[in-house]
Amino acid sequence: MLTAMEERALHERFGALAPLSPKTWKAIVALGSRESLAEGAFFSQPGKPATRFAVVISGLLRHYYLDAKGKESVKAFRGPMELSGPYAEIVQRRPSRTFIEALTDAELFVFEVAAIDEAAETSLELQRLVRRFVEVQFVAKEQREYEFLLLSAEERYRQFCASLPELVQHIPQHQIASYIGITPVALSRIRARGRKRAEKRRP
Amino acid sequence: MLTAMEERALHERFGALAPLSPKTWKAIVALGSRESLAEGAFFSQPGKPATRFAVVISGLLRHYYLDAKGKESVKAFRGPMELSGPYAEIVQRRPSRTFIEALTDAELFVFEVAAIDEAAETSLELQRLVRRFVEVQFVAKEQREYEFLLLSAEERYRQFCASLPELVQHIPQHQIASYIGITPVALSRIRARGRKRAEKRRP
DNA sequence: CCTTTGCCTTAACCCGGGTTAAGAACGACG
DNA sequence: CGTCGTTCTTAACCCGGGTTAAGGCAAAGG
Repeated sequence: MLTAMEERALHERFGALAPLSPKTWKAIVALGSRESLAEGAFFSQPGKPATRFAVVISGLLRHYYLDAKGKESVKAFRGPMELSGPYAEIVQRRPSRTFIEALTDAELFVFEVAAIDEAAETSLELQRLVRRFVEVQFVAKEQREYEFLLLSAEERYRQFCASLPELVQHIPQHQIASYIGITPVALSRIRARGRKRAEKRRP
Repeated sequence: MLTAMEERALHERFGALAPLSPKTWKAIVALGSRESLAEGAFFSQPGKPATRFAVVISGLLRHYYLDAKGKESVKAFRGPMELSGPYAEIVQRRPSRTFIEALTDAELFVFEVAAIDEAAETSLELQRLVRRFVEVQFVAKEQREYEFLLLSAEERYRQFCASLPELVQHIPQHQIASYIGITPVALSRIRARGRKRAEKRRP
């Protein structure tokens, strides 16, 4: 199912998180399945059971909430070799409350949580790998907490541009605004301020 | 070192997260050490190596950042049977960037990360337990992200009161304000609004 | 006892971001 | 080609929260 190149890329990614014997790696490959997701399609939707997660092989995904008034709030963008899935809900064994949408056509390597958990009951290496994945997620969320607590909207925008420079051009601004917790109008103003300052320095 | 009662309480807490054989439990008890922290003392300080975490046996801790202008930003309050420590920095193998301060005299059960990691290399049960702890941390941070993205300051305050009703009375309000990402003045106004509304309903 | 210190509140003023609305630029599609 | 969505921008107005400052209150310490 996976091309040799894809398998190599995944192996490198997983191996960077935790040492993996060839045997464990084979087991992981056997547990996952490659799936395509067309642009605009959903990997997770609120109300549906949260039983699967995936590693992105290619493409770009967006995680977001949708509140009662119809406002979208973007939790994350996930690109190649990153983990995607309603992980908090999986852990809590609750239905998903988040949309995960493909912003571009995407290829995923999908795992059933139940299968991974079962295999991890007898594989310390796998258990450790999952732990590392969760740690990576945790660090990302704590960084986000840091930004909400300490930075202004403008600083959060700069941080975003600095941390995902390739993506900034391709993601619609209202989604970036939502990610940093402001409205599209406010982001437009922030960008205008930035442009004004730039041309002041070099008129 | 631990009283029988403390050990039972810890055992119950750990066992609720993941099944633990008596052998694993003995190993865990042997790895940790009970430490007292006087009110106002620190379990973690920025710049110091992040090599230890702890389970709170009794007392109340506060995790916070301190920025260049001297502003404190509270990340978390942690009470009995909760995990404390600069976990993001531990995972990243970086020096701590967070203060962890005892708000009351506290008893901790402290672990050296290196010792836990080493033991977890040969214990699937321990590896799994650590994973569960990280998952709990992750879910908490994601909940916090949800609140920053979707709720107003007033709603965050209500949520805080609802989720930690016993603590609200005992924690200084400027620390609560910092936790929900506003100033003490703003929190005072929010509380005043609440009082006004309450006496309108029953004058 | 009085002073100090920390905590909370109130008020006045300011500013960043929310809201609403209108328009420009662009691509998709009939 | 025109029309319709979508995205982005700009402007006007409003409001929540930031800032600063002053005062009240209670506990701590001389």
